[in-house]
Amino acid sequence: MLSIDFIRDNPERVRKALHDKGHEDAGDDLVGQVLTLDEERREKLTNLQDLQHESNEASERIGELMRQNKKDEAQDLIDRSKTLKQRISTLEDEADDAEKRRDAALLRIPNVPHESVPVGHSPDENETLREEGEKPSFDFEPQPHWALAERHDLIAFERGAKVTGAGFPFYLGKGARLQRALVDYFLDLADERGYREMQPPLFANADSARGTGQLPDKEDLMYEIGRDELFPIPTAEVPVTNFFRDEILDEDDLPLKFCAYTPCFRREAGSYGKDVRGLNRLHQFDKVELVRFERPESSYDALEELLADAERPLRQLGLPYRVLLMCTGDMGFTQAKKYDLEVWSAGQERWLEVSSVSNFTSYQARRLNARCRSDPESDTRFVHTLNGSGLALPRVVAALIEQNQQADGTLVLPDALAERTDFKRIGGR
RNA sequence: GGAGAGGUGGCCGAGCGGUUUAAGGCGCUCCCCUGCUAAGGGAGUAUGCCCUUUAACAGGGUAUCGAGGGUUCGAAUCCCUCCCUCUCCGCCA
Repeated sequence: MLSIDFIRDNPERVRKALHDKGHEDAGDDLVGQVLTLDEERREKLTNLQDLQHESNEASERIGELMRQNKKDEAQDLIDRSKTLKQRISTLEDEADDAEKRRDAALLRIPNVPHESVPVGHSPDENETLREEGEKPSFDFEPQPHWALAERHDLIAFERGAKVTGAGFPFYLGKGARLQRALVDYFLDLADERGYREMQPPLFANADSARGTGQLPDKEDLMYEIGRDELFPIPTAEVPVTNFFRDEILDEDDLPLKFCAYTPCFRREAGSYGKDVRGLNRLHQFDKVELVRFERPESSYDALEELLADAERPLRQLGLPYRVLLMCTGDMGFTQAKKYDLEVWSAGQERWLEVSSVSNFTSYQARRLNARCRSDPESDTRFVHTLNGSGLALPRVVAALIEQNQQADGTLVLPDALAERTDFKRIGGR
């Protein structure tokens, strides 16, 4: 969430952010509501604290009188304290209520986009910054990955659907081996760039989901184990970013960089058609995630570095891709700036998102209560959090096998990968 | 899953209804003393929020002793619920 001080000082900027991100509720002025509720809260609080002060002094005095055995005088004060106490209790409830309502409204205000972010309301208004690599051309009709996967018995979609449901495939033989090699490869690349490997829990509690912003607004994204109030993670971002929840970090230790391989679980309600064909959109998929904790002043430099780190595996695998700068309307609630990496799917002739690289500035950190400070004397401030996929596997697998298909239907892996599998070729001899 | 013990400031650790505005120690910061080193002396050392004030500082108040609720004029201390940690037993990859 945003700082209430920031909203107090910059109401118009926040209103603009709300508008640009398309989170305006028709007609009602969320910023105005927050400010009003905030004033209400502060008034009640001041009032309450005055009474608490009075009550504390009375109690202290009573203690004194009791020690001196002046019971009668004490009794008078006790009677007065009792009435005071009732007023305190009422005011407490009111102040509490005002704070809850303020915070509820505050949670509905999105992060403010960075000034370099283009204003726009549809995906068409995202900026394509560059295209890297050459799209392949074939002297035969290239097949989509699901056809190739079936032909070489790499993935069992139907059986997955039988066992769990659509979007939960089995990977088999060289298909499974390929995925394992990719995970290993991506982690090694991240390690080379100074990201410390982490194996996080695959379930997170509600506090954690709130911390990174999956709750309350993206509730439908996650599966839920109601019985234990846990959520299978939709991305490693959730557990990894929550690692430092409620902690104060030493700024000398920043930046802190982590990478984590995890399966990810997403309900993906409402998707259909070509979007969900084959590996395009799954309910369970593997991903290597990069997460960074940064000083506020360096988070945008870190974002550029993170982008480069996310691009590296695509380059090395020789996959054509493009870099998009997301416009205000197409970026998430919690993000201040976001790039998407899209890989070229040669069999489907379309771009597939494989990474999303974002700076959340202090927005997540404030929810997480993750702070930092330069030395014990100075004030604390909220760290800046960033994350990016490096990378999500299924679409990379799809692009890989489509791009590397041969006229005879066999698949030839790029050398970088073949070093890690014990084969270079799938199919044929 | 069963039985027991326990969660106190950066760390250790006392406190078990009102001389606690959380003892004492360690660590850390600043100052003094000292030719250097060692030792010694003094002061300070949590976080959020509210108010006053400011260019910055600062001051006052309030809440927080795992979390939430209750008893009381007053709770770290008593009661209830939950969470977590440790020990022993059982089960298990």
